[in-house]
Amino acid sequence: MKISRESMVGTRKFNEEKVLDIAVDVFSRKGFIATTMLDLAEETGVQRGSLYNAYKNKNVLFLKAFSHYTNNFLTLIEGELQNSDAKKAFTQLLNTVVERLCSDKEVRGCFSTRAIMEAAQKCPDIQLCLTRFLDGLEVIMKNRLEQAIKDKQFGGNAQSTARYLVALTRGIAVIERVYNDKSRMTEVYQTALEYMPFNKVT
Amino acid sequence: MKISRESMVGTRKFNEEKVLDIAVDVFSRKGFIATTMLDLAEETGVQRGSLYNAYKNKNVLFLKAFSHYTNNFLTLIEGELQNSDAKKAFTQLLNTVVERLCSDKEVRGCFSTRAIMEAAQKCPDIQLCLTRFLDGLEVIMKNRLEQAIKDKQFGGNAQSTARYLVALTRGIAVIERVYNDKSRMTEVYQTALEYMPFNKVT
DNA sequence: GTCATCTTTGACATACTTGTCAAGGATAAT
DNA sequence: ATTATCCTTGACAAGTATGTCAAAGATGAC
Repeated sequence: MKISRESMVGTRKFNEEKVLDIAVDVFSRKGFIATTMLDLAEETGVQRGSLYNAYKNKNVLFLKAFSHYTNNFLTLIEGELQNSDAKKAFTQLLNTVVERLCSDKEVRGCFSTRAIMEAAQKCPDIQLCLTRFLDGLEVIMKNRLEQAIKDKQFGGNAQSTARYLVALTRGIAVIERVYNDKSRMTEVYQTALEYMPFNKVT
Repeated sequence: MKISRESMVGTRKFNEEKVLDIAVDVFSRKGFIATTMLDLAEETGVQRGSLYNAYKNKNVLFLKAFSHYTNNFLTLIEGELQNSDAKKAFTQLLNTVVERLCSDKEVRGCFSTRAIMEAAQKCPDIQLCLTRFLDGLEVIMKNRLEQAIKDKQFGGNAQSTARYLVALTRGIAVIERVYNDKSRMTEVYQTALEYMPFNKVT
């Protein structure tokens, strides 16, 4: 009979929550390929051997870190869309995305977009969780757009617009890498929002 | 006195044009980091030592390959925008971009977008040429949009719309990596075009 | 034909990364 | 206190990539 980990005797010393937070940060800064287990060991303070023991390899560790990141991010996104004015809701969402991409002390890229470009095709398991992540993003935006249509605040197609917005946010993450310029990223999403068929709230 | 390379005695054996074409292909498929000099040597048929002799290192070889790619690509883009109907012109452009991303026998990514995500921040020289490339793309689109405005075919701002479109094409390249689905990419650019303030030709 | 000069080739040293393992350490359960 | 079990630690082996170099090869200029 299998015993739950919590009741086992040789207990893990490190704080997994912290480790995954740091892993997300390292992967965001260095990218998936360039990040080594040694990097992760040094930055988390956990021995490389312990990481191998706990996660088997970089792929698995990445997947754990990714799911950690995803949960936080999608919850955040959903929260940003709460505004009852649809255009304001999406403005706030995109503004938050841009802020997150730029606010860090060090220059770092978008965790998911970097992973997509480096690992999606190479590792089926990673591609799957990336697909799920973008699908999740799309659903959240689609739902908000459907609400906006009901509220007569939006005059487009919810599904295709959500897909379009997912792509646009990825594009903004790419732009960040090249220009490293928040105002340019803001300009991009403002232009997009301006063109979208939002209606004034009556 | 410096003698031009063409008149020198120990002449290069390999066809640089071909090598750079292949290099672009390899970098597109494997990404910048994952591509090794050995990969390039094997796929081009040129000895690794010869590549080091000719290009010093991977960065330099990449820069050469990139400029090779850029010249072709920007010329192509400009050509696609020739249609006198602005909306049709941009439709054709985006369609070509999508076709290029999907048409290859093997699954490969967008050369420039992969490089942006992997190398932009790490290598100033590579970042510079990537910046120039996106700037070039932007200018070409901006010029066409200004023409469209003169022709009363477009009712937006040329500069910011061009920037927006550059970001959008990057986003489409990211989507390609995850979903590998041409119809999704098409859906994205069609949605974008539909929302842009084009006017019917009178 | 000879020479000067560059290219090609294969070998080499170095460095880095991965993944594994055995020995020792820590602790919940009894 | 003992035990069973897992974790930690440092060392090790194997694989991979880089960059350099000397010797050999090729060719335009003379």
